[in-house]
Amino acid sequence: MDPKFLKPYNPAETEGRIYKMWEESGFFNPDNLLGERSEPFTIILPPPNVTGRLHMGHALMLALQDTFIRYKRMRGFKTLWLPGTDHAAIATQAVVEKQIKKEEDKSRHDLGREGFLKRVEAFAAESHDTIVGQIKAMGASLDWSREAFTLDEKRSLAVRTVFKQMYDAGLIYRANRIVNWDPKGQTTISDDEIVYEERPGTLYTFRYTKDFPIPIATTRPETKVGDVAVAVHPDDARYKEFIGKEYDAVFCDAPIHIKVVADKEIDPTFGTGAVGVTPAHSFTDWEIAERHDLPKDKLVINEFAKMMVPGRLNGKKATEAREMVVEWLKNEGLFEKEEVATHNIATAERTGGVIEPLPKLQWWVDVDKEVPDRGKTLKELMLEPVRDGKIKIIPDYFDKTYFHWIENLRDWCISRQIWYGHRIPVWYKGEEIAVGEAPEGDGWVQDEDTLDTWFSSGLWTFSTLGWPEQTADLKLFHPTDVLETGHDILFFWVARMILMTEFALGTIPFKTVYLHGLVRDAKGQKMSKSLGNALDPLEIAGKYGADAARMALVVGNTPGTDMRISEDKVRGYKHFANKLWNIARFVLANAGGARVEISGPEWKEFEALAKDVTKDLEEYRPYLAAEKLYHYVWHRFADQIIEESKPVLKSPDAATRQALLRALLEGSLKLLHPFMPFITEEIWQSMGHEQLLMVSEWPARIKQ
RNA sequence: GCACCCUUAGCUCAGUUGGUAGAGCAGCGCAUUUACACUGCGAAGGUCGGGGGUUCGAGCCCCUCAGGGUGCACCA
Repeated sequence: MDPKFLKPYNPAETEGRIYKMWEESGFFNPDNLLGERSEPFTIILPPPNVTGRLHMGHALMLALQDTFIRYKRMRGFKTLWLPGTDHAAIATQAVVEKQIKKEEDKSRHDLGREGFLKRVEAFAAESHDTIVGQIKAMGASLDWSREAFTLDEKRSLAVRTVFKQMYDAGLIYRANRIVNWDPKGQTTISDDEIVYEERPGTLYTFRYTKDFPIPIATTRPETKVGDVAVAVHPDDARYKEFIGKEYDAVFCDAPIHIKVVADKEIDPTFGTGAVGVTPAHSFTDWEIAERHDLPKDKLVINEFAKMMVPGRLNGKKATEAREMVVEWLKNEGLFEKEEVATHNIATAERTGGVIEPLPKLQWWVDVDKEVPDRGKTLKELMLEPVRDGKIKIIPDYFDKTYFHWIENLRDWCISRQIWYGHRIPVWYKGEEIAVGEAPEGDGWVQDEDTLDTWFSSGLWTFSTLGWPEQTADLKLFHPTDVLETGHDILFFWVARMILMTEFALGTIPFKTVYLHGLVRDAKGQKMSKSLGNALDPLEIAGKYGADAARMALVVGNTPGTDMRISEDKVRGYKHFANKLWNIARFVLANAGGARVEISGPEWKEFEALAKDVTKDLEEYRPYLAAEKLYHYVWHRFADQIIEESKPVLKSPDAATRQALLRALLEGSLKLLHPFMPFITEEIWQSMGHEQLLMVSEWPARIKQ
C-alpha cells in the first residue's frame, strides 16, 4: 500500500497531478473517447465574463455541469463540454474605464477608440487566463481544444451573419424611438438591464397658468416644460368639456402649447385624473403622443440629464431644475399641493445611473413581426418550444415566469453607445447603406455603435460549434442537451438563445434548462467584493480541496432556490473526503488480490443504490444523488459493512468478503466520481487500474 | 396590482411518484494500543407556520389565513 494512505488525504498534493493526467489522456475531447459512443451529450459552458475572477456562483455552475458530463461520459456517451468566455461588453468596458480613471485620471475619450480598445483587450486577456486557471482547479472536464470567445473571429462572423439575415428578413430595423438612456454610462440599455428601486418621492399638483382649467399631478415638474398635451379619461365628467381645446402658456420661461386629449389609459382616480404629456421623456407619454398624433420631438433634457430649454432652467441638472420649477410655481401661485408618494426609480443595472427616457435613433429587433417562411413572430418562436415541452425548464414553475415575460416583451433595443463589443455591421455612404460585411470602395463609414452583449451570447450554442459553417460538430452536437445557468439570466440569456437559434437554425438550442439558485453567504446576503463576504472558490478549494467545495455546493442545492454556503459546510465534506480515503486504506490493507464472484445482500443493496442514484442523475436531481452517496459511503459502507467485516476477514470466508469490499469500494468510487472527481480518481489509480476512472463504466444501467 | 416561491431539529437547508422525517454546523454522554481523532458509538432534540378538507394513510394533494421573499407590470 502506498504510504500516502497513512496520512490524511491531501488535496493540494493530488489535484494538480490528477487534472494533468486527465488532460493528457485527451478524453476531455469527445473525438478521443474509446468505444462506439454514437450518442452525443453536449453542454456548452455559459461563458464567464472576462471581468476579473470567478466567484462561488461560477464554482457551482462548474460543479453541476461537470457532474452531468462525467456521469454521461461514464455511461458511454460521446460527451462534449465546450468552454469559452464572454467579452461582456458594457461590464468589461465599465471595469476598465474605472481602472483608467483611478490610475491615470483619464476617460476613454482621452485615449480614443483604438487606444482604449487595446487597453480593454489587454485586460480581457489577463482575466481570461485567471479564469481558465480557476476553472481547471475546480476539476472541470472541459474540451479546451474547442475553446471559444464571444468576440473572436469565428463568433464575429456568426454575429455579422445573423445580423444580416435578420435585417434582410425585416426583423432588424433602425428607428428613432424613446429608449432607456443611462446618463452615467452614456448609452442606451434594454428593458432587462433596468433595476427598479423604490424611493420616496413627491407628487406635486399644479396648473400651467392661472386660467388653465385642469390641475396636473406629477413627480417630475422639471419635465413639464416639455409638455405638449394634457390627457384625461374620455368619460371623466370634470374635464369632458375641455377635450380638444388648445392652450398656450409660458411655463418657467419656456413657451408651451397644450392640447387636451382623451385617452382611456388614464386612470381618473389617480392624482387629479389628468396627465401632463411629455412625449420625449416618458414611455407612456410617448405612446399617448403616438395615439393622438402629438409632436414627439420636444426635447427638454439632454444625454447628460441636463435641461435644454429657453430661460432660467437651461443647462441645469434635472434634479436642480425640479426645485426651481417648484419654487417658480409657488411664486406664481400655480402650486396647489404636494404629497409624499413612494415610486419606483429606473436605474441602470451596471452603473446605477438613473435612467432618463430619451428619443434616440437606435437598432431594434422586432419581436412581433412575422418571420419569413416561419409564419410566426419571434415571440411565438420563443414561446412554443417551452409550451410544447421540447425545452424543459427545471424547476418547471419557471415556465410561468418565462411566459409572463414574453407576453410583456417589447422590441429589443440592440445598439449600445459603447466601444467594446461587436460593432454594428452596417456601413453608410450618403443615402446608401450596406449590411453584413464591409463594402468595397471609398467613402463608407461604419455605424459607431456596438451590439448588446446578449446579441452574441444568444448565438452561443451554435456559434461555438462553427456556425455559419455547416461543421460536423454542429451536426453532431446541436441541439445541445442541457443549459445549466442561474435563474437570474433566464430572460437575458435563455430567452435570447431560444430566439436566435429558432431564427438562425430553425431548431431549439437545448433540450433541458437547469436553473440553479444564486449562492449567498452564511447570512443570506448576496456575495460581493464590497461587502467583503465573497468566498473565493480558489481559496476554498485550496484549503479544503476542490472535491469538498463541489460537494458543499451540490448537496441540498435544489434548482431555482438560492442557497447559502459557509466554510463550515465545506469543512464537513472535507471530512467526508478523508473518510473515503480511510475506507480505501482499510480495503487496500485488508482486501488485496482476491478474485471471487460477488454476490450476497450487500452487493444487491449496492446495486439498488446505484440504480437509485442513476435515476436521480437522469432526472436532474444531483443534490439528492450526492446526499444518498454520502449517507451510504459513511453510514452504511464504513460504519456497518466494514465494521462487520473485521471478524469475517479472520474467518474462512475471508476471500469472499475481501472481494466484496473491493467491489463496493470500486463501485462507490464510480458513483462518487462525477461529484468528487479528484479523490476518487486518486484512489482508483492507487488500486492499480490501468484505465482512468473518468472513462470507466458506470455501475448501473437504467433507461433514460 | 398580477404571478410564482418559501415557512421542517438551536442555525442553514434537503425530503424524487402521498406510506409516521434527514444532512452540515452547533450541542450532550461514552470510547483513545481504533481503517480513520480531519474519529467512532450512543442519546437527545421536530404537534413539518395556523386552521380546515381529500385519503386506510398528508411534510408532500386541495381550500383558507398569517409571515417572509422573488419576478413582472404600474408609477401622471
